[in-house]
Amino acid sequence: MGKHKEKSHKKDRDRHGEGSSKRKRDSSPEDEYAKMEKERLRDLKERDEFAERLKQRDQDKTKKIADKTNTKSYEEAAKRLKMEALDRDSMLPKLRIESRRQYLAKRKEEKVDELEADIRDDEYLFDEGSLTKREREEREYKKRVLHLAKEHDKARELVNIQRYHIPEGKKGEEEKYVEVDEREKVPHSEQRKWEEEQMSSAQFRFGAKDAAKKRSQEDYDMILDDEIEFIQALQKPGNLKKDDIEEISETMKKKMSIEDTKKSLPIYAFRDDLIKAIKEHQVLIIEGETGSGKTTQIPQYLHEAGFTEDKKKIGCTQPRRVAAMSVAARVAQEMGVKLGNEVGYSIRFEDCTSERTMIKYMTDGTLHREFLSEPDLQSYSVMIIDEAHERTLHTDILFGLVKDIVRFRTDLKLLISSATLDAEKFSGFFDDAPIFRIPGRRFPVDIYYTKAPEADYIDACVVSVLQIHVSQPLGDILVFLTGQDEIEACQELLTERSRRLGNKIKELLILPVYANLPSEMQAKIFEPTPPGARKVILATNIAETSLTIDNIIYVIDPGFCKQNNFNSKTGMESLVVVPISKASANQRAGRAGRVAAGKCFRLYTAWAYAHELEECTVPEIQRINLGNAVLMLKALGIRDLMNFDFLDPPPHESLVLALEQLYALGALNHEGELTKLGRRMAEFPVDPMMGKMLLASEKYKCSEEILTIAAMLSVNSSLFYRPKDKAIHADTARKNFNAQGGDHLTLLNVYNEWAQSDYSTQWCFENYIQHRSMKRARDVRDQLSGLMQRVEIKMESSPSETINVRKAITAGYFYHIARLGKGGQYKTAKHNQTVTIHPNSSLFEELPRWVLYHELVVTTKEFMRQVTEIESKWLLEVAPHYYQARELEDSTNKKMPKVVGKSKSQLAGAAGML
DNA sequence: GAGCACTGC
Repeated sequence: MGKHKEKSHKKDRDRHGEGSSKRKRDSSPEDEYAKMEKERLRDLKERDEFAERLKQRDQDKTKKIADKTNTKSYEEAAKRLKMEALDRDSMLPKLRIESRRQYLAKRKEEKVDELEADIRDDEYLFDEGSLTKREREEREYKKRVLHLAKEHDKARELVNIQRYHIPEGKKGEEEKYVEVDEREKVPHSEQRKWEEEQMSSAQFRFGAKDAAKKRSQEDYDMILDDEIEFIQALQKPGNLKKDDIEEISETMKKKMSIEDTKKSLPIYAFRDDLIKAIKEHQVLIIEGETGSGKTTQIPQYLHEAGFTEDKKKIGCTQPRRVAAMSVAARVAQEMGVKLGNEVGYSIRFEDCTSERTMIKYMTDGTLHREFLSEPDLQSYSVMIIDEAHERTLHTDILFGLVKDIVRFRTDLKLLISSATLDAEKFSGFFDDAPIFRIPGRRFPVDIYYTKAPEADYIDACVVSVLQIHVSQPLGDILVFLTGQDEIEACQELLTERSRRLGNKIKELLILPVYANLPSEMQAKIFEPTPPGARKVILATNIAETSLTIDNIIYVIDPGFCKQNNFNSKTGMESLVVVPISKASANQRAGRAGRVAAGKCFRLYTAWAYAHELEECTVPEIQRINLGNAVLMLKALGIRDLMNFDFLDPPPHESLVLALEQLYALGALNHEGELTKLGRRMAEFPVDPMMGKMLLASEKYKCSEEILTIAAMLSVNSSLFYRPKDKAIHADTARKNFNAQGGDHLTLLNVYNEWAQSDYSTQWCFENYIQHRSMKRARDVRDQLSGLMQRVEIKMESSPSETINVRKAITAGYFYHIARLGKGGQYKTAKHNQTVTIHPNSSLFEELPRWVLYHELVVTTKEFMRQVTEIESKWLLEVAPHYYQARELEDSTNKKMPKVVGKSKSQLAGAAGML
C-alpha cells in the first residue's frame, strides 16, 4: 500500500516536472510575460462581461410588485408586532404594581407620622392616671405599633442606603467622578486609600446584617456567613423620576393614540431643529440615548419633510435582523400603511420591500451587500446608520464607503446615530460633522462595587443572588456570565443552595439563557414571574443587546465575557474570557433601569472599573478574519486597501493575510486586480475559501453536494444536541452519521437524511440534532443555490462519488492542510504548526496521513474542526501554483523536505504559472 | 478525549 502510494506520487512529480520543463523549453521569459499579460487582460474582459450580465439580469428582476407583501414574511412581521403589543399590555400591570408600591410607602410614612403625633398629643393632653383601662391599653397598642413601624424602617434603611446623585455635569461625563491623581495610579496602598474615600461617602453592608439577624437570625445565617460587601459608588442617572412611573402608567391606561405616543417621545421636541440641521449639513451625527425614539421617528420626519420625493428612499441600517423587522413594522403601523409597501425592510432570506418603498430598514450587512449592485446608493436620498457605536464589521466598512460617496453625491444626506461615548470620534472621522444631541428616557440605576476583588465570581454571583433575594424588594435579577458551562455551574449551585434554605426564603426561579439553548427553553424567560416569586436569569452576552427582558430590577455583573480573537499571523481563532469594557459594563447596568429604578452590583472594585477596564470594546474589524470583507472591497473597485479610510484600521497583517489568501485562491491576479473568479466569488456571502469551493464544484460536477456541505458548515457548530443525562445516546446517534472520508461527508449525510425525512422535526429530535440549525442550513442552502445560478453554475449531482466532492473541497481549502508527522502529531502544511484533530471529529481515532480542516480553533489545544481525509496528489491538481511536488512527499520518505510551506517570494514566483 | 460569546451576509 505504502509502496503503491509512493509510486503514484512519483508519477505525479514526474508529470509535474515534465510540464514545467517543457514550458521552459518552449518559451523565453518575454514570451512567458506576454502570455501572462494576454491571459490577464482576457480574464479582466471576461470579468467585466460577467458583471455586465449580472447588472442586466438584476435590472430585469427589480420590477417588484407591491402585492408580494402578502407573503409569509409579512405575516411573520405582523405576528411580531402583535406580540410587541401584547408585551406592552403585560407591562401595564407591572407598572401599576410599582406605582402602588410607591404609593403605599408614601402612605405608610404619613401614617407613621400621624400615629406619632397622635401619641404625643395624647400623652400631652391626658395624664396616665386619668385614663381608663381601655384607654391605657389603646395607648400602649399605639406605642407598640409605632415602635414596630420604626424598627421596620430602621431595618430597611440599612438595606436602602442613602442614595446620592452625582452632580449633573456635562453630558457623557458621568464617570468623571473618579478623580484620582495620575501619580496615585500605581501602588496598591493608594488604591486602598481611594477605595476608602469612596466608601466613606456611602457604605452599607449588603444584606443588612443586623436587621436581618433581628428579623430571624437562624434563617439567614447560612447566607450571611459569606456575604459580600458592596460599596455604592455612583448612580447612573436616569431622566425619569419615581413619580414618572405613576404618570406613565396613568397615560398608558388611557391607551395613548399613536399620535399621542409619537408626541410623548423625547425626540418630538427636537423635530424642527433636527430637520433644519439635516437640511443645512450633509453629514450629521445623532447622539441619542435609548428610548429617545430616534430609530422610528427620524425617517418619518424626513419623509414628511419631503426627502422621499423624486422616487428616492430613506434607508436605515440596524445591526440585528429582529430590530430591522420590528422597527419597520412599528413605523408602518404609525404611518397607517401596509408593511412592505411604503415602509419595508430587507434582511437576509427576506426582502419585504417593493418599488413603492420609501422608508427601508435593513441590516447593516444587507446594505453592505447592496453596494455591489448599487455602489453610489443612487436610489437613496438619506442613509441612516443606526447603533453605530456597536461597531460591527459591516458598519465599520460602511463608514469608509459612505464617507467616500458623500464627496461626489452632494444630494445624499448621511446620519450616523450613536450612543454618547463615540459621538465625538464619529464627528472627527466625518470631517467634524456637527453632533445633534437627543435625550433619552430611562430610570436611574444605583451602582455598587465590591469592596475587595472576588476570586471566584461564580460563587460570588450565587451569594449575591441570595443576598438580594432575602434582603431586597421583589424584582427580577439578571446575571451576566460568559458561557454555557458557567451558566450551568451557577444554576446547579444556586438550585442546591436555595433548596437547602427550603421555605425559609421565597420562591426563586432560576432560568438560563444563551444563544444555543433551544428556543422553547429560551422562551421561558419571558413568562411572567408568579406572584411573590423572583426570577433569576443567568445569561450570556445575549442579554446585553440582543434580548431585552422586562421587569429586571437587579443586575449582577462579574465583568467578563467571551470574545473571539483572530490571530492573523497564525490564522487561528481563539475564544477567550476577557474583562469587559466600560461601555459594556454601562450597557449591562442600563438593563436594570428599563421599567423602574434599578440596582447594578458589579463584582469588581470601583478601582478596577476606573483603571483596569478599557473604555470601549475592540471593534470587530480588528479581531476577525477579513477574507470576505477584503474580497467585497476589491469587488467594489477599491484598489488600495492599505490606505482605505477606516475609522479604526484593522491590523496590517490581517489585510496582508487576506490579500495573500485571495491571491492564492486565484481571486486576485499578480497585479492585485480582481479576476473573473474573484468577481464570482464575491457574490457569495461566505469566506473566500468556501466561495472557491462552491465555484470549483462546477469542474467536479458535484455542485449539489458541495452546496449542502457549504450550508452545513455555515451553521455554527451547535448542530448536535447533547444533554448531559443522555450523553451516551446522543453520542451513538451522532456516530451513526459518520461517513467514510470525514466530517464534511458526515455533514452531507446528516442533511440528506433530514431531507429524506421530509425535513422532519421529529427526525431531528430522535437523532439529537438541533432542528433550528437544520432549518438554518436549509435557508442558507436555498440562498446559495440561487447565487450559484446567478454566477452561471449548473447544478449537478454525483451521489456515489466522494472523491470528486472531496477534491472540490480541497480546491477551496488547500490552505488548510495538515499532515501526520513521525511523532504521531499533525503539522499544518503552511506554518508547520502542531495541531490536533478535534475529539468530536469522525476521524479522531483514524488519523489519516493527510487531512483538510475547515477551521482551526484554540481552546485547550490547537484543534482542527471538521476534518476530511485527502490525498496529497490532489493538492497538485487543484493548487499547482501553491504546492510543489517535493513538499508533498510522504513523510516516511527520507527525502522529506526541511521547509514546508512557502515564502512570499516563492508564492509570487509560482503565480507566473497561472 | 473535548466542551463553541454574539451578530450578520
